[in-house]
Amino acid sequence: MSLLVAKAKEQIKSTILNAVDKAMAENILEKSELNDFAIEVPANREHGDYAVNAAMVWARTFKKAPRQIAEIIVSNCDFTNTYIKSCEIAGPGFINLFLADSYYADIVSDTLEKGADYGKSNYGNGERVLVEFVSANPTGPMHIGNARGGALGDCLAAVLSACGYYTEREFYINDAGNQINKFGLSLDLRYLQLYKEGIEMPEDSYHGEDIIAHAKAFAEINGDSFVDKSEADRRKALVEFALPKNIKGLETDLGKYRITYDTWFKESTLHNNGETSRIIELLKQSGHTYTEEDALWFKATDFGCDKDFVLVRANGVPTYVVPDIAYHYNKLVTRKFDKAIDILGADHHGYVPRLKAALTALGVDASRLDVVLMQMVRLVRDGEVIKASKRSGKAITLVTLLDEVPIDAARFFFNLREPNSHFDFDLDLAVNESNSNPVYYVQYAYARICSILRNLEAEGICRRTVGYDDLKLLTMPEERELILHISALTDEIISSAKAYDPAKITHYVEELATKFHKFYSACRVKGEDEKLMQARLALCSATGIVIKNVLTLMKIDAPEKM
RNA sequence: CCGCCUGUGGCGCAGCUGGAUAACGCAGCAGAUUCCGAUUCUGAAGAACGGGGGUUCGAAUCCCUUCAGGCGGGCCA
Repeated sequence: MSLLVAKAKEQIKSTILNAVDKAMAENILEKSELNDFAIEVPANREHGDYAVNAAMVWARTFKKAPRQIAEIIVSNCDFTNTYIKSCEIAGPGFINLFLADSYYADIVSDTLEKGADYGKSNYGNGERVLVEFVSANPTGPMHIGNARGGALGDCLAAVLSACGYYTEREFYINDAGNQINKFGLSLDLRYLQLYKEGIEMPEDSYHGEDIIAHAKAFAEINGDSFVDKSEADRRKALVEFALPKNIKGLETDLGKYRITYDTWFKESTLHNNGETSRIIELLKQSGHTYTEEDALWFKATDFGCDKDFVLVRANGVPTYVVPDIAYHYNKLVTRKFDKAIDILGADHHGYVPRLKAALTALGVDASRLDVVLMQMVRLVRDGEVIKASKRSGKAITLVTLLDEVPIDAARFFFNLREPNSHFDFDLDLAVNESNSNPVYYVQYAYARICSILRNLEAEGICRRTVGYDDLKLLTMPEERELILHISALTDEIISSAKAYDPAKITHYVEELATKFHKFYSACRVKGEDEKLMQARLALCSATGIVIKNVLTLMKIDAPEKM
């Protein structure tokens, strides 16, 4: 937590508690066990910098009217050596507190001092977290949902790092199982089509252009030499040819999106080193499996699920859940991450309880797995939803999106809403380089700050140093609003991390830009009294630091000119 | 049928560990720049928070119910 905010709140809390203790000691109030109360920032700034609801919370305890209790508390308060300047009782019994000028001055000087580190904290205490996101099928191009997952997962990982978690990013490559078989089949047929007539693509094969391109590229190298080989050999060769290209492509495309992973984890490694079969054995040993109609079932109903599910099919092939269980076991047990976070499409929500049930059966605390479910994205152009058909292979891909929309805008837009809300991505707005685009609004505020500092520095006016006492001159409402917002950054990042919701810091930085613009139009910098001018310049610098820190966290450019 | 998610002014949304006149953007109306970047700011208008019930001194926030929409409930992934 931000030291200064925490310090102020701590002072408020102990001041109130001391006052009520004193009143109880003097028998003005009956001696009682006290519930916790809240210290919050009032929506309306006329209600002070912080408001305390203690008198209302304790109304029942003391069997007195809230305002009466508030009177007693206030008359016993001692503000000596605290940031608290004054207080008043208001409304139904709130105690509103006003903080001293030194509090505001401390915030500004603290921000300037910490610079690029301002906003960081050690809330996570080094806990090891693995964030897995995108994990798109390597059998084809990434779609628009992957674009959201990418921006979300990457920013979430950054937010976690910023508040003291040890974080790694991971991409899980489904390079085994059914979809790879389907991939092989599709490549095979496209390859054979080059040399034979009358070969149809079945309904459930991949119809995309990329498959045709792979087949052609393969044919350019190998000619028809594979036509007469066995189907199995041909498919194997085709997959071994195309899959690495696809994986490389995923890496390149995500790289353009400014996403880099610590690990690209291949599903096949779980099969090759026997982890999947070991998981099946462990699950059998747990006593929560049974055989029915030649299939091996997991008794998920033992763990509160409404249905059991199949682990190994009657034909002896494990279902997709087995490698998934093995994979998560690997994350939490083998690699000893304290926490695994998966970013998944909401269509996977039904599967989460099953996975957790299996982990529980394996003796793993399932609460160490957190799944962030993300609702689908629709693309909107000219107010119309763009329908993407998977069948024709014409779904809007991440690459086409990024061709059209600046990376900054894409990353910002996908973090504009909480993950679990349906989201329409407005292509026109994202491309719009004007006031209506929130990314530009924030970037403009930063560029404006840089411009002021740059110009006034050139004129020899801005010296980038300010006396501490001068900072106490920042008393205009717009200045105070801005400073208080700056003070909230650290907590905002923590709260974003707790909620697994990077959209909170997107909103934060938008609001910061607003408050800066308001300050800017209400308060002149240039031409003011020397001390005040330096103080305001310092406030500009501090604001710039915060905007830059947030944008950097989101891997969005903070332009000094635009 | 069951489960998860969503429902706030014309549109898009914030608030949702309960608190004082429900915040903001867009569209729209009226204004502001001799001076630090107008991609900005100010003002007016516009919603009792899907409906109903409950808990509470106090509910957009918690509980129940109901309606509407999205997604799930495969020996598909």
